[in-house]
Amino acid sequence: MTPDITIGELADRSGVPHSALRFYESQGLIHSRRTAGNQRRYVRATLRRVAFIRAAHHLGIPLSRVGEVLALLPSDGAPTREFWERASQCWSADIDSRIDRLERMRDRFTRCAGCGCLSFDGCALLD
Amino acid sequence: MTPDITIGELADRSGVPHSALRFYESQGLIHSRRTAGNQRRYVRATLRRVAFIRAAHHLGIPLSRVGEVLALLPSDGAPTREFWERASQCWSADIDSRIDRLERMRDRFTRCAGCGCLSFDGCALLD
DNA sequence: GCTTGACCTCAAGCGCGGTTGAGGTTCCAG
DNA sequence: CTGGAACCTCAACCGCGCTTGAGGTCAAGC
Repeated sequence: MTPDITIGELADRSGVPHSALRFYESQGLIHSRRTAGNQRRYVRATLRRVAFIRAAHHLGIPLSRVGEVLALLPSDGAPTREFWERASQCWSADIDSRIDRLERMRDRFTRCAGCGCLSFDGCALLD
Repeated sequence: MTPDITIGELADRSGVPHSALRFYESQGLIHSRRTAGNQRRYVRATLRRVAFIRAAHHLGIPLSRVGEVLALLPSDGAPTREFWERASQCWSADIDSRIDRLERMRDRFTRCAGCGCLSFDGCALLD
């Protein structure tokens, strides 16, 4: 059995500061057991959870939504293939729509730029 | 001469609440003259400024950066074609890079999802 | 045993982009 | 001339995703 890790080790290995880890825990995104002296100990699978959180957050997904998906995952179990697939499907759609929106906006913006159409009731930029 | 407009009219016509307009003014994004009774009056060109601010903000550009570009525009003048073009060029690049980043991340994410690679030092998701 | 660094809790603060509210003034229609 | 809507300022607050700090405890090496 690889031993549980401390918050310092989790911070070092994940690159996420202690404060953020405690914050994630307060939000229910990760979990820990406590030692007799009330210190946190994390199972190693937590490294993956944190990686997942950061990756998702990097994609612009709010922590609350990350939490919803993580709730499907047992706190100390390894992620299943199905879990990753489901999450990926879910967020791919999300990301795709954000990309689409950005592209549409960019196109409108460049189209509007030279034409003086930024009056109001007509400009597509302002839908 | 079309007369200057009040903050209420600006709010109605732009769809932006008074509070936000005053906030924009406090940040130097728009400007007003004052009546004898200290009420704001906006030149009509401000409608365009506000439209521009909202459009840019919708694209995810922080107000501070919007302000930088707006500083190139005389407070009460109509935007020139060159202005729009410069702004558009500047932000197109910005938006393009954000789209690229999103796409790269999505691809990595879907690639990672099934493979269990979310260890740490190797996973491309966490650069 | 003692020191030192890692850990604990709880509360406050930050940056962004505003909103809300109190308390007061101005403008315009009737 | 007056009533009510629209306006004014200033300060406090919101949600998000944390960070910082005060004040105290725990654990491991010498």
